[in-house]
Amino acid sequence: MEQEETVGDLDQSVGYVLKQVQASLHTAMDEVLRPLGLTVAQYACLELLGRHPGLSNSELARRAFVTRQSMNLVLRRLQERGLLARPDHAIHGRALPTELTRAGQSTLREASVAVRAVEQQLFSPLSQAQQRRLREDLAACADAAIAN
Amino acid sequence: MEQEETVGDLDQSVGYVLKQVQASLHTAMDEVLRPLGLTVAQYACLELLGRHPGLSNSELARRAFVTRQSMNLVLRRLQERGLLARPDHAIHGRALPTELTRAGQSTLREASVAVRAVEQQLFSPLSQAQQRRLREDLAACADAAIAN
DNA sequence: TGCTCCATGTCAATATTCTGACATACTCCT
DNA sequence: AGGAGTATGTCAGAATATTGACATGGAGCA
Repeated sequence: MEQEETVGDLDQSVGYVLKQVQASLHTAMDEVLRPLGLTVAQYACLELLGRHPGLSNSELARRAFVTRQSMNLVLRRLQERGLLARPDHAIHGRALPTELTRAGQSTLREASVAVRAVEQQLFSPLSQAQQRRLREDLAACADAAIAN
Repeated sequence: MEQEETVGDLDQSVGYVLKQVQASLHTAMDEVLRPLGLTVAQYACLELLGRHPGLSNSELARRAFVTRQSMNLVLRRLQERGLLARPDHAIHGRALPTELTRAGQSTLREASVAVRAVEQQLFSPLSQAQQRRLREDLAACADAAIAN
């Protein structure tokens, strides 16, 4: 339809390529999570809780890169489905530490396997060493951005 | 608040770090684009049109990683603001080739400078060679994902 | 103690995006 | 010529996320 530009293309921009890969990952994750009845956001929440039991809503939101309000909805729906549990009132401050139920842990295990396969597939063009280097380079940028 | 885990952390996942950097980039872009009255999606649209004049709505949507319907709204608002122009009826098929107006080109130039600076800042922890390598590695994954 | 400042959870309203659907226009193939 | 298949633009509804706001609980400090 359009002639392929050889120069001045957006592929020259690291940001654009980054977005491209991230979009591919999101789509692929959505496809494998849908059969499990999970959205990507819900999976992210479960995965975070699996690795860091007791995280509060706000903390989950930060680590999943959404607002507190969005994460709040995610938590409610997961709680309705019995995948996680929250205390009725806070012990210390206002934070309500959340934990996975047995059902939640089970669902997470399934989802985690599927997502890991998707990720492995997406980054398969790179060798293990290259993947590690990629992860470290990205982590360096992320750390610097936080410090900013 | 929580003790820092040394192992089994999500930072071991390339996908998570990828999302982290992408979120940082999106936030930073939003901050510099807001004073110009642009959203990230609107900027992406302008940038694409600047590099590929005459792209259709559907084509823009694909390259910006959103649906046709979402891009349609973006185009309308930008057209209302006089930043771009679309023919009233299609010449060939149904596709309406879009082009930037003078005002659109001007706005794009401002935005482009700002975004370029943001990107440069974000990836500053990496050397030029490392940035090029990062871009190539990501591009390899993206190409493989498309071929899928 | 009293005051300020900050973090958290949550409500309401708005904005954005996606899903599903439909008509139109072209291409390809028979 | 005609029919299947595909791509595009667009409408309507639902799902999702965000912004703005408020009350509560705790930490830090004079």
